[in-house]
Amino acid sequence: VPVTIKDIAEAANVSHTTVSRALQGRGRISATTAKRIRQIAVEMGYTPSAIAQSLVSQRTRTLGVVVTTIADPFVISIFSGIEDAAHETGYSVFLSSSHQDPEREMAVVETFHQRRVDAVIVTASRVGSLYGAYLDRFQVPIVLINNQAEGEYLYSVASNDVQGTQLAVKHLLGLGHRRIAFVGSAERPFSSERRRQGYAQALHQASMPIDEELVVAPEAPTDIEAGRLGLIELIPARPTAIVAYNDMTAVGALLEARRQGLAIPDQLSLVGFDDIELTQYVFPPLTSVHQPKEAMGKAAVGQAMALLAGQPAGDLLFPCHLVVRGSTAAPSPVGTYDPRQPA
Amino acid sequence: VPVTIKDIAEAANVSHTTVSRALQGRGRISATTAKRIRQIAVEMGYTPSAIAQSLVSQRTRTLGVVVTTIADPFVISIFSGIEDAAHETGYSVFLSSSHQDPEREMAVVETFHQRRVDAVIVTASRVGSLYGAYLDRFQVPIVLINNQAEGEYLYSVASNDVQGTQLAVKHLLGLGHRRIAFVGSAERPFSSERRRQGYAQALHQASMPIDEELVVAPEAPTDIEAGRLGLIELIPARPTAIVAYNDMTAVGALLEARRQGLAIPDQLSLVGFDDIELTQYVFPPLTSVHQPKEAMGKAAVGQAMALLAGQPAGDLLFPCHLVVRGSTAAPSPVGTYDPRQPA
DNA sequence: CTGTTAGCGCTTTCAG
DNA sequence: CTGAAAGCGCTAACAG
Repeated sequence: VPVTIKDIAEAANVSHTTVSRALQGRGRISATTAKRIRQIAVEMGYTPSAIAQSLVSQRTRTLGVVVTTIADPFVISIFSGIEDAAHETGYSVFLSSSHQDPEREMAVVETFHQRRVDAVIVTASRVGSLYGAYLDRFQVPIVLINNQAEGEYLYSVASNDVQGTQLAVKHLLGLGHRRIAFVGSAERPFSSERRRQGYAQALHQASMPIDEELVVAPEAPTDIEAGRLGLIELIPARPTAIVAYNDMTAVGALLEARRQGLAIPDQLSLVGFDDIELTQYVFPPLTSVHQPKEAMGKAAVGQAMALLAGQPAGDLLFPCHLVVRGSTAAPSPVGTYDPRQPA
Repeated sequence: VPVTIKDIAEAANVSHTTVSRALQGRGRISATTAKRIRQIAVEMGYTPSAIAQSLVSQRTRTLGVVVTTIADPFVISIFSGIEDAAHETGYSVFLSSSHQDPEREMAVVETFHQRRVDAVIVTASRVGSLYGAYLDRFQVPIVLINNQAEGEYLYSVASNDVQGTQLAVKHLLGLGHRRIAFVGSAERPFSSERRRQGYAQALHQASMPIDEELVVAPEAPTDIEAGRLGLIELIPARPTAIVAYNDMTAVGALLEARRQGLAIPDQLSLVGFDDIELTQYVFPPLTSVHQPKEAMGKAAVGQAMALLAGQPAGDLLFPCHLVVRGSTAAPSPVGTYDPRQPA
């Protein structure tokens, strides 16, 4: 049973109010007794109860973070930024995964509500608008990362998918590629669509037609698998380069390419998205569109704090930049290349 | 401002006590009024305050998890197991990283104490025994993962480092290797030492001498870097195989080997530890000692729950098994191999 | 400068 | 079966 301010009060022969004041350092109190009380508190091994404090202050200094799955490296970096920023502000953070299950996602948010978190941060939600109905009751700021939605309490932090993908495509065009494919994500229709748009716009700006055969978005349980399937599906269309929804998808394509005896980047260039650590460990290292993940996590906390302080907070959009590694190169000379008959 | 049971009481023309009873479903109360009250509660959008409940029940149904860094894939899997198990039990979990900083680790534990978490789970702590002094005040079960320490409130869940490393060494011996090296971790002296022991014992059982030149534990900021340095340091001793502290270390060695033009597994076999997902994405895929990470996370929660229920909980040790992939093979014929002069 | 009183939202005796 | 009262640990008026 932990020591309470009452225990201290008794030991110090004062009222528990005085103890409270001494411990907070605020309020009129003589420096001497304050010091004496603090001394006693330490001796007795007192640790204040955040629970009790929360009950009166009506704030828990607590954040709830919902992610689809913590196994996603992108999500980890985001969370890392969130946790750091939260720690600096004296906040603690609950982490729960929804496992792609909208029901569980709502359940998690409900739990957070019960625990009276001061704000909720959601990454890669698939429900988005579902929150709407919820918010009338749960009047707490919710900031969405890389996922937009409408709502009074909804704010977002995102990276510029369109611009990022344009970077990737322009890089490939610059290398001389003309048959550039896009592998999207069926699991994340919104961001996938934005990235597809970036892809389309970059081609358009280069006055290149869009070959629908070169655009796929396979259904698959994992991104790796989606990448594998994507590559297989694309082979008949003979792309010389692939822009993948994200790095894991690109790695899936990479693994499948190896299986098929397709050399990367000699016969096929590959660009990922996110710039996760893994890009440096695969072979060849993966060219990727960098998102400032930690910064986005921090920004999400910043948004939340601003809102809690009554300040307005708009939607934040972070620019991406390209990191060129070994998976992209000029296409092999015209006529030489046929993925179905690797050199 | 959220709805309280008082609000409901008023709306239902009963006392707040009755509302409480109706909502809990326990205690003598007429089925009709109970139903009526629950109805009203839903209409009013009531969500119980876990804060208030905790204050009276003296339990928060909350777990605190401390990790060194969330960027470690091993840690992620552990946490994943923890979160799943916690969710099933109706617990929420705080996650904080210590960033290898003992002071911050203590600060985090202190925060958890303030928040009155019911139990704490720590992975990869470097301080361990430091907790001792703390526990007199913070009388809450602490379960350590892969890290042992003494103490009344301390329990542990671990995988069998010794047995796991033996598996790795025996595999290599079976392939015909005679010069097997070990790259430990300077950052985690305890588990590193246990794995070194497994290495030594396996060699001993095969009546092989231990060449101290083949045992290193480089100081490095990251495991990847440690792996790189380890390989460099080992080259003069001409190992034909390396057992690495963990998978990231093995990948570091793999990358450095590639830089040096050393073919894996032809000129050098490599075994990792942990069996993280990444092992499947590098080339060649990494042979690794598998730890049941999710299960260990779940077990840690199980330990905590048992303790909270007043049941005794011992220390748990999980066996490992070997997963053979492409990074291990028979050594090249005697005399042919010289890492300094790659073929 | 310090103590008394009240109350945060909820559960739990104890009467009625 | 229901209500009144007390209290979980703490803070915040408001008096003294």
